[in-house]
Amino acid sequence: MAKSQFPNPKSHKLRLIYQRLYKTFGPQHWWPAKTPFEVMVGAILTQNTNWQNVEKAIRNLRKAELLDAHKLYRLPHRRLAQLIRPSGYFNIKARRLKNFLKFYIENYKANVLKMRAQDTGRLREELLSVNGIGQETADSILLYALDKPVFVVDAYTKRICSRHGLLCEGASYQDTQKLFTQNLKNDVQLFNEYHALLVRLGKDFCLKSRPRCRMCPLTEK
DNA sequence: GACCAGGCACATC
DNA sequence: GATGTGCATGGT
Repeated sequence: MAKSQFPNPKSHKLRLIYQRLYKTFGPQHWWPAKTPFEVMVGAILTQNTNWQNVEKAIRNLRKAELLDAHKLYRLPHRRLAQLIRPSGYFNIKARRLKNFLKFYIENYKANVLKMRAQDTGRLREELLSVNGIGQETADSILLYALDKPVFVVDAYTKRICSRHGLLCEGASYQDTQKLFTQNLKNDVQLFNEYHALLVRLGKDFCLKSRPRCRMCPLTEK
């Protein structure tokens, strides 16, 4: 079938949103971490938690010179939980971190390059099989630590998309992810910036309590 | 003092 | 498959 001469409306709208967000906020320089390993640790610690609290936990780990897969894996649970305490849910996150570290060490010798060389789809499945790593955490690791072209969906993304008529309310993770991957160029840098900008918009404009803020750069004036 | 934040697993129906 | 609940800190 011949391609339509008219642009796909969803693709068009997604591109407009991106342009407006980028013009308003500029580049976000994500992920805010020094190394890919730090991204992976941060991706687990930030689950349902304010990033500022995660930064405190990561600072504790860095100060103790423990931002290393083997060192962290050997650390007793209580000590690890104590160090990551500011990030909240510290007992559960200490366990999740250990689960991930075991996987990372046993399957990839704690080597980012080995992990990056793995097929993206297969690696995603592997990550999802680790207890404590769900879709958002897996995708954050794939995109921000390993430069894989995977779109990260979070609560802000779903909220913004439903508020702007791109998805119905209650759309699944897969539906939301597909919206972006099927309507945008498969580009790591674009996916990186787009997700970061959506988070920035969500944070700055309190989307939970104010569905249509007049100041929001996406609100039609 | 209440509400919220860059989720996830598990139990129950 | 859908829904409810526990996990916890720190900022506003």
